[in-house]
Amino acid sequence: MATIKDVSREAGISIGTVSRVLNNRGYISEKTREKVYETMKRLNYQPNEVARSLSKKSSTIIGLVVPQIENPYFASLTSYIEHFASERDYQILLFLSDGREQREQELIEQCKKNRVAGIILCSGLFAVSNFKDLDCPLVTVERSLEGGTSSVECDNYEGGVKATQHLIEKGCRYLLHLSGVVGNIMPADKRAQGFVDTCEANQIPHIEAPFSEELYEKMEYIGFLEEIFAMHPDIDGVFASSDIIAAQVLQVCARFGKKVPDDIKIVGFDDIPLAKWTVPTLTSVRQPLREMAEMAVNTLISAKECNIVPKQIRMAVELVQRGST
Amino acid sequence: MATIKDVSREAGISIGTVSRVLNNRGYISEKTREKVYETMKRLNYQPNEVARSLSKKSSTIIGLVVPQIENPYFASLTSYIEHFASERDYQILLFLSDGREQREQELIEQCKKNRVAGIILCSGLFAVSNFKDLDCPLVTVERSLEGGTSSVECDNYEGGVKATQHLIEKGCRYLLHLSGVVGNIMPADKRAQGFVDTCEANQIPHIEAPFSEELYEKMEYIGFLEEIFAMHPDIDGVFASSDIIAAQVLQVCARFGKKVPDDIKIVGFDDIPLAKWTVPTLTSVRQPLREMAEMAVNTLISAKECNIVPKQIRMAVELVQRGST
DNA sequence: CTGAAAGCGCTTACAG
DNA sequence: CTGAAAGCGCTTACAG
Repeated sequence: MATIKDVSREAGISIGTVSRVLNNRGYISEKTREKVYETMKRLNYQPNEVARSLSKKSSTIIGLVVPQIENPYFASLTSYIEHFASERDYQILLFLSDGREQREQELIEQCKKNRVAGIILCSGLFAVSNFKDLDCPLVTVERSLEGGTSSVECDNYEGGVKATQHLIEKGCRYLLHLSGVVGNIMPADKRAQGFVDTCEANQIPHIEAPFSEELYEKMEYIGFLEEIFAMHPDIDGVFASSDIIAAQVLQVCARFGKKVPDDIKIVGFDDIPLAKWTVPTLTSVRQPLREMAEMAVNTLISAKECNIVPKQIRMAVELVQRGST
Repeated sequence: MATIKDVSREAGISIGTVSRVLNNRGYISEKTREKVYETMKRLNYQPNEVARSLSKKSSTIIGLVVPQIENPYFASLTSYIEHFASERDYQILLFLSDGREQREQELIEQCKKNRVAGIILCSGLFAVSNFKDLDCPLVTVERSLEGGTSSVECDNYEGGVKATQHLIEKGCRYLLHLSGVVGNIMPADKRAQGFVDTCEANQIPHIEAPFSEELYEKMEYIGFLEEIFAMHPDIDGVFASSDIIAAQVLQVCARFGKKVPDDIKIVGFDDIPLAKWTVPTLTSVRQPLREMAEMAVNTLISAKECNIVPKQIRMAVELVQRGST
């Protein structure tokens, strides 16, 4: 592979000058600029980003840490993050933490070793605080974190309110909320608060069912749901904290012979593609993932460039009505 | 951030020696080894992988190019690839090509600029050949490619045969195959051949319905499927070339009032998580993604280390029966 | 067993 | 407008 030295030699121009035209920096005569371009093209020269990063002490790689990419929510988020990063000529170093705290710590170390431009840390199950000597920006998405640079989340409380109001308006009189993981502090927990507040304001009886970390990681809730429905056969409205859960509520309803939306109505959260692939399709609270990803990337880059950035960014949510209500 | 120089100075030991203990290379006295470890720990030293890559002219980053991560098939594949790469202390630089040929070319250039250890290129819609001056290994997954180092695929033909045989055994007498994208050459096309051969061997009437690239990218086949079912109301067995399509066949059957599996039986392909989230659940041909990912990573690393690696690796598939047949 | 030196492929003040 | 030189943080023969 051709190096800057090869270009320099072939063009009969010093390395420093070749570098300058490469980076469009300082004054360069049109003649040498053309000569350099021509030579680079002829040698099929590609600047070595590794060398560039080392000498500039700054790379264009963003470390992205997500719990599990098989979860469509994270897949979609990752897709948007890659899109916006790429638009600004940044690349994504992808790390999957599998939701394990220790592994996440290791991944952060990996990011440090690779001198990434910054880190985007997505919604995990535990609080993290000891990112002391991290000398790059850290942006979180849907995750509480002390000590981070910036946090992007959707308006979870409002999402809970909208979902619950919708169910009540549609005539539900006994509501179930399938909430988050027991004993964790996440922004998503505010959905439950929105649910409870709205039920109480409307004097609607309601129950909440949080679940274990294990169910969350496996994404298989069927058994858990069957128990709940066996215990509470009168439930006529369900607000699930994800579409994945909501899809499985549909399955359980089918087994219990409950017709959706006639006997029971269901609202999910996230509005992932799956919401359109079920029978019936799922009403869901849409997180503006595209915009959240854009915010995360731009904030990260802006912070890296030493600008002052917001500590917290909260985005509006929207209810998308479909067949399940 | 501490550098090797800091460690060297603090420990009173030359840089070269520090590097040697870091890499466990050559003879080092126990005393200096301990001294270095202690100092590294005290300074919280993390070797700079960027510098290391530059000086070794070889990195531990694998460029991974997939069309779309929102597609659960690619999400799962990516997850396994990250897993096995991580096990061998490699990282993943993730690129999403969006199925666009030009973008894919650019991404390969990105990989080159970043001097990745190698590239894993996943199933895309077009043939690629001009990866001439690529001086790193290129491994493809479920994709035909001339000029690559190695290609990993599942036994697509056998998958087509198994799916079709299963439908016939279950009593289907008029079969539909929703095949791949028109006019592309992919390993997955062999599924259609397996379908046709099996139908003919059993004298079962059958039709094939390939679709456009646009449908594939949007992952929305409903309208297309409705047309087909309107034209061919007698179909009693469907072999879909992905679970995503199969899930939408379920939706269309629901609209047409066809009971699955009583009136019509459905077999998907890939066995992604979605196959378990539908009503009824989906029978599917399982690709051994975990093993395929492992093969891809190991082959890549092996080739990078200048070993001779197989040109083609084909893995067995398995039919997983569920509610839709 | 260890140190000094050259080199990896760039960037960037500093002269001129 | 351009060149020479130092430096980024490592690794690796080569001496000793």
